[in-house]
Amino acid sequence: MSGQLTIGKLAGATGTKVETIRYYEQIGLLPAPARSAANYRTYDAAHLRRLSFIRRARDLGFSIDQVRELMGLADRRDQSCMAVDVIANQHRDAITRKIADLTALASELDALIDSCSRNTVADCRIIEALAPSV
Amino acid sequence: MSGQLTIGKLAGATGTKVETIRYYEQIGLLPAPARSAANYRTYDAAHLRRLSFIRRARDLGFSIDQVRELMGLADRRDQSCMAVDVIANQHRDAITRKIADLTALASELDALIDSCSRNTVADCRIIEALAPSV
DNA sequence: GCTTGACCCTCTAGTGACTAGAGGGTGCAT
DNA sequence: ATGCACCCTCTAGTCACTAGAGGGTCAAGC
Repeated sequence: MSGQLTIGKLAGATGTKVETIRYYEQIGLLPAPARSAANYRTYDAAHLRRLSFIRRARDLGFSIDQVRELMGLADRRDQSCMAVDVIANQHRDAITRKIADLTALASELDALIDSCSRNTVADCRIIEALAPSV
Repeated sequence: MSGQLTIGKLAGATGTKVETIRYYEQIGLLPAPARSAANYRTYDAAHLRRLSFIRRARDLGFSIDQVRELMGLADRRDQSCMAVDVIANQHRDAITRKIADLTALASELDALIDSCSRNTVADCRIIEALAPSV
C-alpha cells in the first residue's frame, strides 16, 4: 500500500543504517532501486522484503556470501530445501565451535583473574601468566 | 644463550607468521630489531619474550590495543595490579556477553533447522523464517 | 664455482562488513 | 526565504592481518 520508501524510511523500517543500505546496493546484495527526479532512491515492498531477509540472516550470523547463497536458493523455489539445510547446519556447527572456544577461554581468564593478587605488577599473576616462562 | 634469531626462527618459536611479526613491528607493538649486514632482522631473547606475551594475550582474545595497554602496565612494574585486573575483567565480561549471544543464536538456528521439512524451497521453513511476514 | 631452493627484504593492495567524512543538492515547514 | 533534516557521490578509514610482486641473500650439494 505505502508504495515508495526513501532510503531513510527503509533504514528505519529494517533497523539498518542508511550507509549500510547503500553498501549492500554497491556489492549487489540489494538491487538498485528506481530514482526520483531529484535522484533519490525510491524503494518498494520487494526491497523491504529482501532487506528484511538480509538483516535477519545477518543477525543470525550468516556471512554476506552465505546470505547471497540463501537468497539464490530462495529465488529458485523449485529446488530442494536440503541445500538450505546444509548451509544452516554448517553455520550451526561453526557456532558450536565458537561457543566451545569462548567457554574454554573464559575459564582460562577466570583462573587468571582469580589468581590476581592486589600487589604491584611485579607480583601480578596475570602478567606472569601471560609472560613466557623464559 | 642462543642469542640471535632470524624472523623465521622467531616465527617458528612463537607460532606466529613471518608477515604478522613484520606487521607488529610496523604498528609499533614489537620493537624494531637490529639488522644484519644483509639487512635481515635479528631478534634476541627480549623480543622472544615480548612476542610470546603478545601471542598469548591475542590467543586469549585481547585486542591489539588491550595488549598494548597490558604491556605498558607490565613494563611499569611498580604500579598496582588493579589496572590489569580491570582490563582482564572487562574482557571477561565481553566474552560472557558473546557466549550468551551465540547461545541464543544457536537455539534459534536449531529451531529453524528442526522445522525444515525436506520439501521444495517453496515450503522451506528456514527461508520462511528468514523472510519477513509481509 | 655454480646452481638450487629456502629464506629474507620492501611496498602495495586485498579481506569483511561496514563506518565516517567531505562537499554538495533537495524538500518542507515556518 | 531561510533553516534544517534529509538525500547524493566519492574517498578513505577501521581491525588484524594476509597475499603478492619483484627483488636480494645464504647454505648445501654437485
